Amino acid sequence: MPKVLRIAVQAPLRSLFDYLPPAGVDPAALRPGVRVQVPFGPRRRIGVLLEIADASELDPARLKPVLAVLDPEPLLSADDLALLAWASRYYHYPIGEALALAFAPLLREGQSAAPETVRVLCPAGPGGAGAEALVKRSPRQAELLRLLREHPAGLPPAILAGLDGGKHAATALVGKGLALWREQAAQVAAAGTGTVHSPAPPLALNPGQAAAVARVLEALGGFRAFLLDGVTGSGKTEVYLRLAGEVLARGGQVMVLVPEISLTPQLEARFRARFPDPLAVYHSGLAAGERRRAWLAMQRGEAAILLGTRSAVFMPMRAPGLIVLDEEHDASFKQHDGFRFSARDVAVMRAHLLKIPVVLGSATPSLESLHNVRQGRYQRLHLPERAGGAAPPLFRLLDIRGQRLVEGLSSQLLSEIGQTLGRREQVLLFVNRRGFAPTLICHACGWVAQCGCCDANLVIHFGEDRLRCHHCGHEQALVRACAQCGDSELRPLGLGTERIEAALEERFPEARVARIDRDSTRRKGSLHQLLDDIHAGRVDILVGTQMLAKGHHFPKVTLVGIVDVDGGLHSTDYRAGERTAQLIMQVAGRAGREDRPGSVLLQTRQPGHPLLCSLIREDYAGFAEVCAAERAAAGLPPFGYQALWRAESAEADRPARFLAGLAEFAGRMQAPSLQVLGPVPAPLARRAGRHRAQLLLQSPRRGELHGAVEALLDAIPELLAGCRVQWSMDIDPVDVY
DNA sequence: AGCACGCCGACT
DNA sequence: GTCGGCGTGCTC
Repeated sequence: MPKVLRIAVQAPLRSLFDYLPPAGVDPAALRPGVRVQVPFGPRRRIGVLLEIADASELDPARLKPVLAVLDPEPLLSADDLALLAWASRYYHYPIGEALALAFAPLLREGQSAAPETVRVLCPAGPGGAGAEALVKRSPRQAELLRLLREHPAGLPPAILAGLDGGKHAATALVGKGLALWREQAAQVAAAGTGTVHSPAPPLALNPGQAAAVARVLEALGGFRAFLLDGVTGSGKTEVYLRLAGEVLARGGQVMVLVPEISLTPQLEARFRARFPDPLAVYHSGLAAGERRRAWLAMQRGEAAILLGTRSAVFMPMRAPGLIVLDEEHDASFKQHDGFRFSARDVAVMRAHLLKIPVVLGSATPSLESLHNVRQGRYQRLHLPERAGGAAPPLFRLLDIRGQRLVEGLSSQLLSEIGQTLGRREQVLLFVNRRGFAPTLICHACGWVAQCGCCDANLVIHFGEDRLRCHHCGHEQALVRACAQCGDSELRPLGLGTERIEAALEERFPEARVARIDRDSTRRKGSLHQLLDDIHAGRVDILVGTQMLAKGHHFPKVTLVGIVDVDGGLHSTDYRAGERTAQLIMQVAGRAGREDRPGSVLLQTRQPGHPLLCSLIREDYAGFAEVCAAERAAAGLPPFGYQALWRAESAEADRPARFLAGLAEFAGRMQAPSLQVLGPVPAPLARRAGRHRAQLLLQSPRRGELHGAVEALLDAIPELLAGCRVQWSMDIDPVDVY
């Protein structure tokens, strides 16, 4: 009976494809998880073998044989495949594509996973005086021969290349039979040096840290999810390090995930300083070869520690022992195109399948994770104190209603800035918008400079004398006259980092102001330079966007000013409040380290806003409670589940028409709990010349929601007829744009 | 997603 | 007369 290979082909198709085994290959010897190359229509594709079946539902004549089996052994284990199958089902994303994304790019394209080999030069033939005689007249060959005797296992090419005329001498020695070339497997874990001469000693733990470590250690060897909830500076990293040390000592591998590439170097330095074990770093900023090396090092168990961003959550591990995911509230853990998975949720599911603990850390936990704690699914580990005994920052609201503002800054804020500068301490001002001003308006007629291909205003970038669209990349020279009436009195409207920077330079001419946003740090190394200046005290005032909020510590900052909190509280996005609160706490955490207490001033026109008040008076936990109550009342996540359909097209009415068809279909379904909201235009209804709309499905019952999504996906081919749009479906969306 | 096939306008 | 526009359908 001929066997049939069921293969997940790298294509956006939801089913598996049946193939015959390649000629001369015994299907019984094949294991699920190996990569194969298959004929696919007119092309060849890479796929992954998932099942070996006795028969196909298709006409056997239609089955083609697999062209090649690429791996002698599967690169993905049964656990890895189970995780990807789950993710593919949960996010309703084609299994072949999901699997492809689990591989390092080169492996995804079919490159061999065999260890790289290097050619080493080994000693051979007669030793002693006979050999000496043969090289008597060549000092370079004699020198190389001496070196070879010191390295009987072989000279690696690096040493050979460092030798003057090494290549020639080597060839000569081989010719004389005194040496020979040998192919040797290269150490894959080149990313890990594996040498720490004097490991940094563990820091002393405060009682909270000690308790957290103890609780997780008790759970090693089984599944358990923890929420490590501790304010900035409370020493979460030390907890991760202690746990990692324990897992490594037991021969396990540790996966540590962070939301952004820029956060990897600091963490890498701390892990390397503490542990001699080989460490692999994996994120999309690495070269293809480096990613392949890190991936294989982890897969083979040659690396013990993995440090990566969300794309690393699927990496295979030989001996998984612990998963840590830092800054779990961060929206960057959600992939926002293609395979829209949440690395946080996948990490928890992975730990569950692998029966290991997972630790989610944050100073400002997401409402989802707090909800999971309340439901008993996660165990909360609280770190109440700042390590080193630093005092928490003091929050104050500045009521700016009716006040005269100078470029958005109140006199009270300006006076506190002055006092702080007088004490030779640093000030940090947070403005969540780059550029000079978000709008250029004509004073005579009200015309506003707009992007030609987006429903958005052009942002003024005075420094570079340009107008830019922050949505599509369009830019043009700054105009001098109104395009509508020709008047030359054009005025900036609103605030950006550039404008605040200029205002401060004018008001405090002695102070050195540094602006930190995507524009000022575009050049490689410029962020590093700016941070150096700040730490060395060559900067008095820091003005910046959320770039300032993540990962960096500014011990000399004692005053933090948040120029405009109102904007963040009044968005159409129901998550805006949560995000703003997290941002405020993250920015606040930059102030007042060690001996100097910090204060945080928030300018607002709504000093009575309930979310703001709860945040200031009761801290983040109090805020989260108020916010959760609002969500519960509205059935919003985490109290309800959502799937967001997006559609876009160059033609204005197509997206809404397509989504209306979906909505109608959804309305006819037997799903009483399902709410169908929309279609509505996207918040940015036109972007880069494309019209966009969205449809939200919501239900308090996850099962019912997913059933509806599945049925809709099946109906898509009919609904799409004559209505060409580009669409995507997002399970558990975090951004609605 | 690609890539084929297939049926209607402006060009050497 | 063709080159090519993108609408539609398929990939084991």
